Amino acid sequence: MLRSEAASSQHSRVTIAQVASRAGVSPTTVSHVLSGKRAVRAATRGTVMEAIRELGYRPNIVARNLRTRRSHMIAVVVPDITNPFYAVLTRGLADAVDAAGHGTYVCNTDGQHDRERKFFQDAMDRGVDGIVFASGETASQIELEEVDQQMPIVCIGAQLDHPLCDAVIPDDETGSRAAGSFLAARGYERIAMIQGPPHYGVARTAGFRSAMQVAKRKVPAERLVRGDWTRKGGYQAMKTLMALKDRPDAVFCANDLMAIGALDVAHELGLSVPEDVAIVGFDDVDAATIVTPHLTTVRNPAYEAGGTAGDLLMSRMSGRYTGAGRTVVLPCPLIERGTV
Amino acid sequence: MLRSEAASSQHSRVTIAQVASRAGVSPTTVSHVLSGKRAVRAATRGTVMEAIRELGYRPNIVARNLRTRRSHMIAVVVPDITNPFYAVLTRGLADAVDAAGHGTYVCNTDGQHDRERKFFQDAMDRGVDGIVFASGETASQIELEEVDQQMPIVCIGAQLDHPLCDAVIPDDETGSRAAGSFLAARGYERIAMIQGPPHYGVARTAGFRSAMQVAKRKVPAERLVRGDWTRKGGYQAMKTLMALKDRPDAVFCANDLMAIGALDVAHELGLSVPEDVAIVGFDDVDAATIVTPHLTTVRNPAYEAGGTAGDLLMSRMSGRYTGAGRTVVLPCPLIERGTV
DNA sequence: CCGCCCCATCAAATCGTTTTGCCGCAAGAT
DNA sequence: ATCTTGCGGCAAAACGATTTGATGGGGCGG
Repeated sequence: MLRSEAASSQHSRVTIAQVASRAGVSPTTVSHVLSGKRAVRAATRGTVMEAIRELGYRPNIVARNLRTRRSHMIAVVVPDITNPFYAVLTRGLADAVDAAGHGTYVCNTDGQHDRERKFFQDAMDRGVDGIVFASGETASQIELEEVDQQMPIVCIGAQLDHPLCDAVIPDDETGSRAAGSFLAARGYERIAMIQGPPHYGVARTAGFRSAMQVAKRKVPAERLVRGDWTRKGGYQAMKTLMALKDRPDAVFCANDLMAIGALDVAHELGLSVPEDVAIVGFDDVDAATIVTPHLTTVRNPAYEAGGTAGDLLMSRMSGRYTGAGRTVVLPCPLIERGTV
Repeated sequence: MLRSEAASSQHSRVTIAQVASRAGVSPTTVSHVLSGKRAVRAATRGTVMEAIRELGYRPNIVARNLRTRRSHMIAVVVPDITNPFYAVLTRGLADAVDAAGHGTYVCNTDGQHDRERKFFQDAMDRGVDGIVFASGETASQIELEEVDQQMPIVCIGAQLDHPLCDAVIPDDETGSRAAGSFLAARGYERIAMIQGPPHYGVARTAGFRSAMQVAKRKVPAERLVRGDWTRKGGYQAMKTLMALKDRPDAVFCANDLMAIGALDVAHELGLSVPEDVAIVGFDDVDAATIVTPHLTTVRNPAYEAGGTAGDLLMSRMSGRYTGAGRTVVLPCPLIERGTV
């Protein structure tokens, strides 16, 4: 195999200069053959390609990045890749940008502001071409430094105060409203909600409240409890709700994990779902169809969000779009299954 | 804020030369202040730090990488980040190497050999410091080029024929044997298995067979069926098994997703688990505790695998270890829950 | 035959660091 | 007084590509 012959003669990596000397041309010409930026005679191109093959030349991307100031790498900053929502989002992004030759650099922040900051800086210092920032709603709290103004950024799930920052936001409010209306339409009377932590998921709460108002359902304060997005948090919140003297007959949960926790409580108390109590979640994670009965929920389009984020990013990176920050909102359709 | 003052005076990024001139020293000195590789007088260091702060200097990592030939970035090549197992693995890796300042570059191959190849090349060209390759068992089929010999690689779940390649392999065989023995010890007689696709998961099958042999359980060919790792695949395989004239009373599934599919069938047929049929999975994904009853399964230590992969990698990257390929095998303990 | 232009190619500068060899200078040893 | 020693700092050469202005030669029109 030619490859190994070359490797044995040459320990470290082959450079463009070696290719050039082998082909009897200048490095410039080799570069032009590779990039196609200037015309090269067919015969010359042939010789160069031959040399490239023989030596097994591969361009050093780091050197290229330094010169061109593009890395063909984009960073995705998420709270936790282990969370299926962000995993799917990341995949959607990766698929969208892969075709254009962009790789993805992922950072887990665990939602901590200092880590968000750190990774933002890290990504910029590494010369990524763009950043998608999906750290939930904490986004608005990040203060971007002046130097960042150049960098294409798209923010998922929230707006970022930055002139060149695009946003893709799942329409939580409409989705939640649909969930609420649906419960009301099905005749449930004492509808409760397990919200996210304070200051989080406000759109989901807002949608729910608006639906309740339209449907003329009173929602006393004790029917609005909070969880921390986890299954356990949902479990505890549901316990509180089920202990109410005027027990709710339906519960809308701000995410699926908490809904699953709520379901745990129902099973534990021997309540049948949806007869004794209906449950609706939000996100439509895989687990939603694993629980019994399957969870009725609002779909959070993670894959699409990642994909559109990639598209927005690329339109800026290519210079195709240079205007002000765009916002694309993605619908969150209600998925009817077995828990209502 | 000092930062914005600097930015307004200077549109593009601040370089080390600018810092040097502002501090009245040479770039060399600034570099030494930053790296600590040579002594710098305290007073000088102070001036330099001051200049750095004032200008908001951040080193250009791309340039640094070019010079030092280290990127502090490691690539992780997985079939699909959306698969919780790989997501957790990736997180374990990221956590392990983050402290040392290494970022992670992730590639989804969907198990396709050409994509594995492509990303391997891509990662090397990008100058990553190491690669962890977790593309299941297809690994052995990758032929590494000569030039790759320098690159630290650790392979998860399989051995790779490469002198410097370490491996971390979950002990599938022992885990599966434990699962099989457990079923036999509980008195199940007609024990079946839903295997992975041909040539995949052979260790899991082997462990199961060995347990059956020890326990003196015959397993006729029709009790060994195959699935494609998915829930749906498990569903179909289970259908076949349950249609057998001599219906199995226990099923060991080569992974949790298929076990969940098997559980679907049991519910559908009105069979109660574990009374009518016992089910054991493999992997211990989150979903295992979401199904009812909770799935008895063998834990596949994804997070630990990622973590040790990171450690192995770093020991080589730092030059602390330079010997032949190591193999660390991780135990896969049986987790008793509700399905047996 | 001259001038012009275009095509293909090259030399050299550049990207922003790190690293190496060298050089003053002051302090301590002889 | 001279000889080491070491400290603190600088200039310049990498690292491996891309990009730009220059150049030589051939074809073509006048």
